[in-house]
Amino acid sequence: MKKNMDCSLSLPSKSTEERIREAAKRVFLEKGFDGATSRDIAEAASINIALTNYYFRSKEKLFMNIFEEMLQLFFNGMIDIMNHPISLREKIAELINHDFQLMKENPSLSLFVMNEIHRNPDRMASCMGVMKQIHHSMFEEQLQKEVNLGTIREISAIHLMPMIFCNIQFLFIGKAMHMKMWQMTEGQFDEFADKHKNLVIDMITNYLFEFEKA
Amino acid sequence: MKKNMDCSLSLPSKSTEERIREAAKRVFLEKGFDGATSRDIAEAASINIALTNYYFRSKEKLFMNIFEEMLQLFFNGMIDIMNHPISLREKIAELINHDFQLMKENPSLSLFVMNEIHRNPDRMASCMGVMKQIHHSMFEEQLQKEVNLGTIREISAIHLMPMIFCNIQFLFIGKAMHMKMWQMTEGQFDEFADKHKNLVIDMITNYLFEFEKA
DNA sequence: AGTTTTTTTAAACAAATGTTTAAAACAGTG
DNA sequence: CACTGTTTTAAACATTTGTTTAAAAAAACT
Repeated sequence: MKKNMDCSLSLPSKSTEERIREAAKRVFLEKGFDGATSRDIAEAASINIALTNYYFRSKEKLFMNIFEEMLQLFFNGMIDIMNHPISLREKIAELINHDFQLMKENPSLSLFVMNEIHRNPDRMASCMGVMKQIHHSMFEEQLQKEVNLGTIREISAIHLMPMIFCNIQFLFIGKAMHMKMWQMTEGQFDEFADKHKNLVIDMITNYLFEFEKA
Repeated sequence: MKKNMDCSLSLPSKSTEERIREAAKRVFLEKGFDGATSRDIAEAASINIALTNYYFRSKEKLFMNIFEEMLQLFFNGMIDIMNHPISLREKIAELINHDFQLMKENPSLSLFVMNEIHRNPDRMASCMGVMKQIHHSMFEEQLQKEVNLGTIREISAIHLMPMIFCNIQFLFIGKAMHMKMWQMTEGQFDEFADKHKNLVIDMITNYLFEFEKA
């Protein structure tokens, strides 16, 4: 196999392998593993059908390649923030802001991840390492410390984390539904989501830090 | 077409049509439209392949039949509660409790609905009437009234409703992920979800009714 | 009984899908 | 240039998929 070493001047003209990956990413995210066909991907990448298997051996292998990248994208950012040496209050706001940005840039990421894990939980096996990092992040102890100090309500990470992530992700998981339901345009949805994000930060921090209110 | 009028004595022996519907419901909810095959459904219903089309003409028609029922199940209960003549505080708790019960009995309902709407938003067209009911329920005016009275924070229904529903539904949308992530058994998940439900009721009402705290 | 209508069955159909083949086009090296 | 390995192509392959057919079985009716 020869890689495109020529990263010199002129138009970069991405390698075929990368073209396939990018097309596959788009198609899988939009249609899911079951809904996406090899020909969909080939067409989206403007390449011959046989090339998907030439480079990735099978649809399943190509999918796993994309899926693992998506799981990284889904978890890595939040893990980084959880390990930042900042206050809990800042951290929660940061986590929600990051989640919002991630969803804004990848509106179907959450639905895609949830769906594929639901359909085939074993596929997550290769990424169990990433999930373990959540357990062993600074977040759990930081939270426990604040609880012990009495600065926040008594709550465990297993309950706080879904609270932090559900609000933004649910908006995008149900984006099509919300837009139909409230008859929003794309622009109106963005505006709505942005406002919602701030409300959610407000709600969670207010709930958590109940004792140190104005 | 002859219906099974014999609802007299002896074993009821559901009509073939109903057997197909029940099997299709199970299979579609678990695998989605794209992932479910006609043969999957026929096998789950223990009937001949040709019968699915004999009774429902096509996979698409059978799916829409099920999908519409699922949309009703998804929305009707919440609409009923939104129209109950009870206090806002009670109503929010009722909505969350109902959502929890619904998700407990149909763990993959929310993911299924979100997914199919995302893949094909037009399919929701037949159920736009149901959605309009949400707009015209007592909920929006009741909320606005409380805001005007100053008993609750200023917030609109379009923001409060996702807050109410996201927490429980996200738990079940990501049930497989949560269970893997925190290494929970089915029983532990139920316990976790139940506790979470109460936390969420607490958080939302505390946030909303900030002025009438102890 | 016989006749007609409804339901069920096995088999087949055409189209779509993941994958492979074998040859052509390309690129690099001597 | 010829030679070698790599990449791309069109065509084909075997399965699977949704759907239909035509006959058999069951039920309903007279």
